[in-house]
Amino acid sequence: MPLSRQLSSSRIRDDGRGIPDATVARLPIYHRVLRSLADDAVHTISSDHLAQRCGVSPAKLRKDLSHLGSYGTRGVGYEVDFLSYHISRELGLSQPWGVVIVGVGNLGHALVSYKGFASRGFEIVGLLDSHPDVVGEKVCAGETDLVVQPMAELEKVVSSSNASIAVIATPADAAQKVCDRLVAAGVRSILNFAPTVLSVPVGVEVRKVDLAVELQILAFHEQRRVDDLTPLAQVMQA
Amino acid sequence: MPLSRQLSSSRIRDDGRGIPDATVARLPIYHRVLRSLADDAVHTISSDHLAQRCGVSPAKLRKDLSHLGSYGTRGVGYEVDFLSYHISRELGLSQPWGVVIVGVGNLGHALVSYKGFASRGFEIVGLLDSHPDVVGEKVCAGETDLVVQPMAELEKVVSSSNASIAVIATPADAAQKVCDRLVAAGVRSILNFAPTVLSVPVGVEVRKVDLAVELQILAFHEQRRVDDLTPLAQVMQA
DNA sequence: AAGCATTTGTGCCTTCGTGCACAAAGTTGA
DNA sequence: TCAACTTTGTGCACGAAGGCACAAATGCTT
Ligand SMILES: NC(=O)c1ccc[n+]([C@@H]2O[C@H](COP(=O)([O-])OP(=O)(O)OC[C@H]3O[C@@H](n4cnc5c(N)ncnc54)[C@H](O)[C@@H]3O)[C@@H](O)[C@H]2O)c1
Ligand SMILES: NC(=O)c1ccc[n+]([C@@H]2O[C@H](COP(=O)([O-])OP(=O)(O)OC[C@H]3O[C@@H](n4cnc5c(N)ncnc54)[C@H](O)[C@@H]3O)[C@@H](O)[C@H]2O)c1
Repeated sequence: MPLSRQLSSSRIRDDGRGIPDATVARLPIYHRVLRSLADDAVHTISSDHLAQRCGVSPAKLRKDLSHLGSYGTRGVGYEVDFLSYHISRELGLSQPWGVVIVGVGNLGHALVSYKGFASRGFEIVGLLDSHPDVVGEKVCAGETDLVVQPMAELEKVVSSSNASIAVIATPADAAQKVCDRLVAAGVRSILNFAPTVLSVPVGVEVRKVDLAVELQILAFHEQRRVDDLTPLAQVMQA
Repeated sequence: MPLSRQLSSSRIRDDGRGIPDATVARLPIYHRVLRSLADDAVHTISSDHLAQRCGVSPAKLRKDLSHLGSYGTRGVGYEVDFLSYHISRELGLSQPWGVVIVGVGNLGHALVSYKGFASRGFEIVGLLDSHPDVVGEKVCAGETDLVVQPMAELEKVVSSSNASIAVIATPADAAQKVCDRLVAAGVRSILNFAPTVLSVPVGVEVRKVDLAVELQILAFHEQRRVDDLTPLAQVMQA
């Protein structure tokens, strides 16, 4: 039955696999809040309370968690450490991931000094830039210091550090070429800060962070608020 | 017929107002690509070509644009300047928006020096920080220089500059209090970089940018790729 | 002027995501 | 042991979003 193979496989596995994208995007939030609760010595929490701290509805939270398995106790709630462990396991945070940053300008420097990476299981293992002034600079990244490497070293850095995630923080016009070289070097996950649409072959995932886009979305709703009030004022004047 | 009221209302208004969130999130991309095309002296483009440059499907692009009105010409395509103007108008970019940044640390400095804000109709009109070493610092922001103000000046800066958008780039544990003060000062749109869930009253919109979350989503898919291969290797060994 | 080629705008269908409501399951207390 | 209470996990219904396919509309050529 080759047709049903994809759908059937193992039911236990299916539970773990078919996690909706919307749920995956929220799991890191749940994980962060749970870790924070554990620091405050909270051992157990109900879906209602956890949902409130995460800014989601209780029903959505429970449905999200149900995709991972039945890790709650009815009548009680969820054990913080237990649930936190299973989420981190599902997200792949039980092992540290190596990250390479290409483009160590204003934004790149901020990223390197960011402590939120290491605390969530990511380790910056390589810095690359093309500008002579930046290459060779020693940058403090968490515990160890890193030296910015020239672009010629890209393939070597990626393969020797076994990094599978790359961050692009170069100007927009350089991003596609950098992306191509990263993909050729074996990187399959890219976080792109340059305001450009990157084309990649299938099997490579690109996520983008575009601050200007975020502001423009805010501006849209801001203007809509203004427009909604304007007709009222016009009516009042008439 | 109270049931059909929501659906009917005014068709003309509905066209302008009921733009789906997913569409609004893509309009800035279309706008950026159109501006780039205009710079290259392209006057007309079809939905197929524009969609390819924007990384979306042609059907999605056409449906998105149809929410703004009928600005295309059948058999020809879209006039670049004309469409660009209508998108910028819909996004509220015809007028410049003032932006206040709270927290001028590593990330805050990078944001101030970012040229992508001014070029898209946003102007940084205020910088605020609580640390004595940072307050008073002169920072080069676009054309004009800005001086970092102490937190006591927050309300004054917001009201005098008439800023309606604020960016929070403080540590996580300070974000909620900063947020409360911004809202009290009249800010209704907030872009939050601190890894915390902010609670705001209704009518205030918060968008968050969490780099660690983005990396964790990438890590999830990365691990899923590894897990999908593992059973195969086990089968081959057996 | 008329037909051909091209491209838009949209109706329809499928898939995905969300919220409600409740039965099932477990705890607590008597 | 049993009943009352709490909370999870999920079935269902609804709305949002995406993709396909095609009729309508426009330009171009003859
Ligand atoms: N600074 C921000 O706050 C901010 C905000 C949003 C988006 N961005 C985007 O992030 C990117 C980086 O921003 P930034 O402010 O750090 O710019 P930047 O100019 O300060 O830094 C860019 C760095 O990339 C390097 N570089 C240039 N070409 C390269 C190449 N071909 N290969 C490798 N390295 C190269 C430069 O030497 C420089 O060090 C830009 O695309 C920008 O649009 C920045
Ligand atoms: N640096 C990054 O790349 C990065 C990435 C993702 C998220 N973040 C988040 O962005 C925020 C800022 O990051 P950063 O690297 O710039 O940190 P930072 O420590 O360099 O800067 C924080 C700034 O906020 C100021 N501040 C502290 N408390 C304040 C208060 N109560 N009111 C006003 N200002 C206050 C500090 O004086 C400092 O200047 C953090 O929440 C961080 O988690 C940063």
